[in-house]
Amino acid sequence: MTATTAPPPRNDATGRDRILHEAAHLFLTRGYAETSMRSIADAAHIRPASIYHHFVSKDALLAEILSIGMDAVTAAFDMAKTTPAEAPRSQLERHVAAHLHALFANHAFTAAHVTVFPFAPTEVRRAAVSERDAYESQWTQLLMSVAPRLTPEETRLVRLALFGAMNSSVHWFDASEGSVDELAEAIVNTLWDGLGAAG
Amino acid sequence: MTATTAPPPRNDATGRDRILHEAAHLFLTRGYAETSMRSIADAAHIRPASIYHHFVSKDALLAEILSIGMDAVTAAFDMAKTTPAEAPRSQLERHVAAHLHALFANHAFTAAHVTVFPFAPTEVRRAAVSERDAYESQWTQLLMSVAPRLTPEETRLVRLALFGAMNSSVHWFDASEGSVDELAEAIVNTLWDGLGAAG
DNA sequence: GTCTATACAATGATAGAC
DNA sequence: GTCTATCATTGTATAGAC
Repeated sequence: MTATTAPPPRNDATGRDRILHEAAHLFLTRGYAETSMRSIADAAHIRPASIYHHFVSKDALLAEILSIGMDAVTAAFDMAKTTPAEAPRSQLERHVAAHLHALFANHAFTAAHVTVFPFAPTEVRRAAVSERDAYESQWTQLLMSVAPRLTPEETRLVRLALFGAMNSSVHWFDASEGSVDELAEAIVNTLWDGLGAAG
Repeated sequence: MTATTAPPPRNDATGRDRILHEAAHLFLTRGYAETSMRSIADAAHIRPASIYHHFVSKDALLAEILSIGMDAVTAAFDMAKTTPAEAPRSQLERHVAAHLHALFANHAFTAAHVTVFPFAPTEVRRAAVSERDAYESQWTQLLMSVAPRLTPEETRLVRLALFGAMNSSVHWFDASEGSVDELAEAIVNTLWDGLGAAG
């Protein structure tokens, strides 16, 4: 419900921010239902009851985490916007890189949209969809701009497949080992040139 | 632990098969921890205690569901194998179509690998990884064959991105409305020719 | 704003009759 | 092979002291 536009808190924060951070981390690694308020309290070094001073319920905690995650990728998309004169491929790569950077810079908050969102309580999911729809709409417009020959149905499919490819990286890409820019470049290379292109 | 190679049971099955089917459906739609043994029993029209005659634990239920799902996609991959003389693009499309058909023909069992696997209890996850690794290895070989110019690292990335694109379809593709073959064709078109290709 | 203590429901699983 | 009955545990959340 309460949308926080501020960037996610650091690891050593205390109080409310610390709770948000630890909860996001646990939701991501163990799942929402699998994570108890007790375990969140343990991670934040407080008692379970103290959480309820900051959040009215476990659902409210998840709702805010999802909101923070969407704010992060939306802000990254807006910052990546440039002049329409830029080459289509360059525009695409810039936004793919922005999405991936936001994904890993705020990992627990953004990746929650990939893994825990599908199983979030109905009410929480519904509260998050409007923000998600807005972000998807931005991507639809971008793809229409850089690949105008696609039909609306093809554009939708490319967007969904691209999201699937980008977001699945939360399962297998280690941002502390590899370069996010190289990942973005590799994805766009394949998406733009295709596998059939002669090397 | 107990790997069942038989195809997933039908909806009107009774006893053990019915339990498997209903559990898979509930795990997929509501998540593993979110699904109680009582709700599975309700869906199968039996009492919770009766489940334990067929499965030693909730974890064992999930382990077998994941095993059935992997058997389905592995069998589909093997059936899609043809002569190496076939055109690379055709080989790729055949296997993408096989994967997607298996994905939706045994939806609850295969999609569980996409959504519930990441949050499965550690022991269950570990039991499933060897089957998953074997399947991924088959795809690596296929991609090396159809796109030999890729480096090993690029091959790995293409495989992961392709899996992400294909498997994310469980979230947005309705097999009862669209054609799986058309979906496969569209994915391979983009992957092979690329967005930059002139229309 | 954090604590102790606890209410109260729901969970996975078992025992033993039929 | 399914049932009734139940146990021990864990879950979210609240009350009220400090």
